[in-house]
Amino acid sequence: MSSPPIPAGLPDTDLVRVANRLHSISIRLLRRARTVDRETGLGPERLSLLSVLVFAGPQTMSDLARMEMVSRPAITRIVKSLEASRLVDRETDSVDRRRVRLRATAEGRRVMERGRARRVAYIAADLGDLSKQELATLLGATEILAEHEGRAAPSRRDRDPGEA
Amino acid sequence: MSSPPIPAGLPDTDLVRVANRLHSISIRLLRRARTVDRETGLGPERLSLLSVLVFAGPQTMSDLARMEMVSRPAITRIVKSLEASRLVDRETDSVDRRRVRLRATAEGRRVMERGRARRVAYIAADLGDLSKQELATLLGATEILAEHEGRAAPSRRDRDPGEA
DNA sequence: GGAAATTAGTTAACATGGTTAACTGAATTC
DNA sequence: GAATTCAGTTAACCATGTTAACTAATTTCC
Repeated sequence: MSSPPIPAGLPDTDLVRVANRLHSISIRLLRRARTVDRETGLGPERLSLLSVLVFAGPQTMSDLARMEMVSRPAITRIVKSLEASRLVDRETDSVDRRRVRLRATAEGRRVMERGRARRVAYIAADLGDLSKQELATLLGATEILAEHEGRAAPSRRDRDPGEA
Repeated sequence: MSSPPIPAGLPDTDLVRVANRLHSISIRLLRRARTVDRETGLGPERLSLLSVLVFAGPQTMSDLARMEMVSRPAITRIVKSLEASRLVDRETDSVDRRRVRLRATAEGRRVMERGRARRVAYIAADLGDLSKQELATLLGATEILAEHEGRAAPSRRDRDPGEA
């Protein structure tokens, strides 16, 4: 009842109902969770790029551009600022010296993981009043979704940054 | 298994596990769903503001600033551009003439709802290969979450834009 | 009743992140 | 080995965010 109606033009099936609710729930969940990101001192773009490097491992500039769905010049700039903060470092590929490999530094990993911990703690606190049974249902559901991510859309696999 | 590990420092309870998975799932879900927004011709900030006006009804500039968690000058500008596109219109409050009441126009509502329909259809397609039983579990879980949104954090109620 | 303070919104000046186009240097093609 | 392709950067520009200073309307309060 707290979710918006099924959009006009879509059939009122269980599948669409689930999609509609997941969409709405995700938006609100993240909107709230984001509020604790301030403490990282980083801004969404840098945090996102840092997450990619932590979760998906070292990447080239072009890789990052694809994963973040922005242009390469945009990546150049954001990487530059993360390097200045010593959260990311670069290493030129020894084989193809055009390529640059970016990695999260230990400090970068720490900043990112702390930020993620804050978010997850925030969400957990928010869900703290759910009953044991409701929680069990959610555990099963998130298991299904996480598993679905893993197997779904293999064409997406190679470019999906993980989470970021 | 497809979700990142529980962040360091948090207990490995069902509650935290659910929070962790929901976080990760939401990020990836929206990241993908967002790709179809291009067709609205609008950009995330305008779309978000339009959503607020559609879901939460007419609002003042200051309301919008709070809901969108940006400054009032930022709202001034974005509203200006939505007005130029005839997706939003304003009406000065007859009682307090400092106040401006913004509303989505019929066209604004249409643009927003079409965009939302595209997103939900995209997500539904993505979940299309789930079994009947998995879907039933998800239906229950999203019911719980949607219901939880409705009752949770009453202190948040007055400023929560709905979804946006 | 009117001066002072508060409130809503706008304007201005600036920072940051996005874009495309043009460039540099390295690798590949032929 | 000249021409092409490819990875990344630089430059010029646009959109969106910020804070500070302003205008105008309302409220406070003596």
